[in-house]
Amino acid sequence: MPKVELSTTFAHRDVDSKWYAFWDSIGAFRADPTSGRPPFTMVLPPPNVTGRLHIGHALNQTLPDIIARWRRMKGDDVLWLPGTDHAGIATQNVVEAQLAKEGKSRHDIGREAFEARVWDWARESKGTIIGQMRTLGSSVDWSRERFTLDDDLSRAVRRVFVTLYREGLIYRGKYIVNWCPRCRTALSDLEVVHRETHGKLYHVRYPLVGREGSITVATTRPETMLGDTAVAVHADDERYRDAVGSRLRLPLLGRELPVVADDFVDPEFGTGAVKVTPAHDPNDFEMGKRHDLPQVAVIDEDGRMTEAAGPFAGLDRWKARAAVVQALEREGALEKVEDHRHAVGHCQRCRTVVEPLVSTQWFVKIAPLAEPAIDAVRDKRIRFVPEHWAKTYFEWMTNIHDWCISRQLWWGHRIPAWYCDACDRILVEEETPDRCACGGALRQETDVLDTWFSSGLWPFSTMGWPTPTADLERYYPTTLMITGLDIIFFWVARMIMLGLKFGGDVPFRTVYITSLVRDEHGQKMSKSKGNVVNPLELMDEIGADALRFALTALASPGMDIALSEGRLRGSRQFVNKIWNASRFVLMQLRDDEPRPEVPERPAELAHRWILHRISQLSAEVGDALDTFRFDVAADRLYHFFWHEYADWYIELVKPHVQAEGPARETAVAVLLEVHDRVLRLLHPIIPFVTEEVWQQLPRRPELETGRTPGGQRQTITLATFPTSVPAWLDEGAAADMAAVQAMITAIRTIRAEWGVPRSRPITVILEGASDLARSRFETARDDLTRLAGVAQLEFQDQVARDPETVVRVLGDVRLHVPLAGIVDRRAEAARIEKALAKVVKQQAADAAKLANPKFRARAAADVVAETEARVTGLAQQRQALEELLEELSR
RNA sequence: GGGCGGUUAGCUCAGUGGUAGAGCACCGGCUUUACACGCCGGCUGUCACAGGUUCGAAUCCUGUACCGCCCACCA
Repeated sequence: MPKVELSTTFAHRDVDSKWYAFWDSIGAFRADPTSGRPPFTMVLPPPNVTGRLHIGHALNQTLPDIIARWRRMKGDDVLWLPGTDHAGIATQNVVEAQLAKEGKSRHDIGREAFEARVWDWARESKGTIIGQMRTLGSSVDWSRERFTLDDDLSRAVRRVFVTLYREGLIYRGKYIVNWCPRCRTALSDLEVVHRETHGKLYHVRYPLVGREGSITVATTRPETMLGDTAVAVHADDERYRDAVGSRLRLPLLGRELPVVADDFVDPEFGTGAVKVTPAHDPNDFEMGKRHDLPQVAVIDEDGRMTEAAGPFAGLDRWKARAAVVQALEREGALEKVEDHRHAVGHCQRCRTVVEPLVSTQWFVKIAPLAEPAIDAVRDKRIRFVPEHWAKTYFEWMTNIHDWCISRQLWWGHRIPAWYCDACDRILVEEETPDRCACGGALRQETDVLDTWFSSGLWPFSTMGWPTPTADLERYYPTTLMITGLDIIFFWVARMIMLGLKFGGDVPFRTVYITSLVRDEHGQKMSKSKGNVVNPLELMDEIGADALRFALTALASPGMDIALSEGRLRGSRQFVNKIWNASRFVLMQLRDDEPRPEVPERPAELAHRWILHRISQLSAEVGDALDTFRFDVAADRLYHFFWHEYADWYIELVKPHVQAEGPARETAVAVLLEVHDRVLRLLHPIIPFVTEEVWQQLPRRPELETGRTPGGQRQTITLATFPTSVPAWLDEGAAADMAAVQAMITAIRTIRAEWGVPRSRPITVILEGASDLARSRFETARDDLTRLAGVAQLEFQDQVARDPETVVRVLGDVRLHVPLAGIVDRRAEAARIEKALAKVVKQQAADAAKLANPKFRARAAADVVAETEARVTGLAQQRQALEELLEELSR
């Protein structure tokens, strides 16, 4: 009488949200500083409040969730802290785009109203993100959720800013910066993305003043010539040696420029002479400083030409380029134009071509912060996984420039600096000052900080820093950071620098870098390609468990993930397989039957074998997770569950479980034990279906392990993660089982080859079986009958040859299956020949090895022994096959 | 220009010195009472190329080719 009736497909839509709500309600994911258990901490890379999560987020949440659930089940006090990032420029752009649709700009509604509007959007976006995280099953501690603009996090930002300023590590100054004319803000070097562009190299002739001749310069940006204040050549360049120190006349504007010598100039490139525009090129800016050249800004913050551009004033910079080229041509100053490919900087957020401009901005001095951050990774206080990412990190860290942190935006942390109108003083304070020491009124800086400034503090600002909270004391440094490769520089590097400086220690011990999720052909997902996968839709279709499993199985370290439909389908089918195997187990149970105890050492081979295997598997899965081999953990579980537990164990155990008496009791006990354990092993990866089933398994009181706070219902999410049980390890059972499986498979293969239906019983005669083999197959007699349709099993020392009997060689046993009226001699001979060819080839290879005295002398003893044993076996097989062939061809 | 990764079955990928693997796809057969999102059986490979080390190389070393990613102030 089945205890349960359940659908044959797992109804994730009805089940998943129910369990997340349950876990939430019992506080299963809440960290407990008073627990006395070892702490294990991760902070979630806070998603931007720009909308919804994409498939990359799904991966970056699934992997840490697996770790969090696993460590929790291992008994750690897990804190996985969630939150979101205000994402300054990105979020501001989203809301500006919304306004644009209404025909308005942020200036139309003003700073205050604009900020209010962004707050509304951020709140909505946060709600969406939280919903998605719950759907995915992320086991974060919602009671500690943070947002980078929260009051206490903003206080941390001010504390860090003020401290760095007072130590001279933050400074304000007029330098050349990357400027986005569309966003109308300065950008850091990282926010500029370089793209290969087809451009032109314009050769422009600058006439010498006071004597004959000219110097031709090559430039990709002719419009900037209007701001030239010199021409530079290399000091050793003989072509221009005489010209150094003389003056040139700037075409179009007629200003005079000096010719200077500078080692920066590469005589090999272009004409070997470079126009110098200190106001619009970073190199020229430096060169200008070396030669004390004036800066003439000809492009303004909107990308238009300034008054200094003379007749071109007011033109957009692209129109100005065309106009300048035309004018140069007219004047006869344009010598030639060549095609030229080069990298052009674009704004990361809006793709506008970045304009280098001289502007007053705030900077963080990087060198003093970078040094300890490099050391921390070098001496392994922080470990990168995969390790090779450390190289990338070093590469970047040793070459970075100071960090421009001021942004001319409205959405973000306002820089805590005040300017006095009466004197020149700048006040940098954590709390808003009343007035200047001189009595003058104060104006706060209108700029906000780069969003990554606050993100860099995330591991400790979220725990209450600078207040010395209990959480900070217990959970910092965090144990592990799992994040994407795209933000190693933006975020990881800055967390390390700022964590060491302000957190007093590394922000995390290990940083695991996840790969990019791509489409099934390895293409980057993008809206324009139309290959974007929406994780919410996908989860609705196949369930969160299936998506999680697919991502996990594909998460090979250091490799991008090609997410294919086939994999997703396979993953869904696996979840369904778990569901159906669970249904089977539950259907075997009878009402009010207590869960029996697993005997120390069951007599039945199948039980001993599966206990051996689950024990091995437990160790393997634990090891895999320990080394971040998520793919290995998923693969081992998949293979075990489907191709060992379901395909073999469940099939083998059916008759026992359906019998009566002690055999049934043992079978039910082992079945439940293994099922319980494998569900727990699977739970970190596929939390929902495992909880749904686990809740229905009967439990013995002394095995109750799913501790919950306050003694509520049990939950698998707090049950113990299985480990290897040494008493169950049984290599003998493994060998016996392998032999039985090989026999059953061989017989099934014969049936398939000759089209013998299962309905037709067959006789199997085993020739030459050793005592061991004989006892193995004798014991498995019933299994052979049930799983291979063997009606009669005989053992003989010598079997008379019969052309209507199919013979197969299985190790040292010859397997005879009489199939009168079915066997075709020629087809059979062809099969034997093929098998023989294989054996001959292998035998030859092994024999060659053994014939080599160096092999015997130098190879490991066990390898030699193994080869010898194999070659003996192969010789036997070969002889047997040759005999068969001879008989068949007779 | 510099750095990093990849090249293994039709596709997507495991496999770090000892007889080449998985999933999907494909072929054949199954109304076997957990599952057709299933069961049983099967086919599939110059492990990119060229050298080297080694008794032995997909695996270690050197070089080449191709693909991808990141960084970069040669106008």
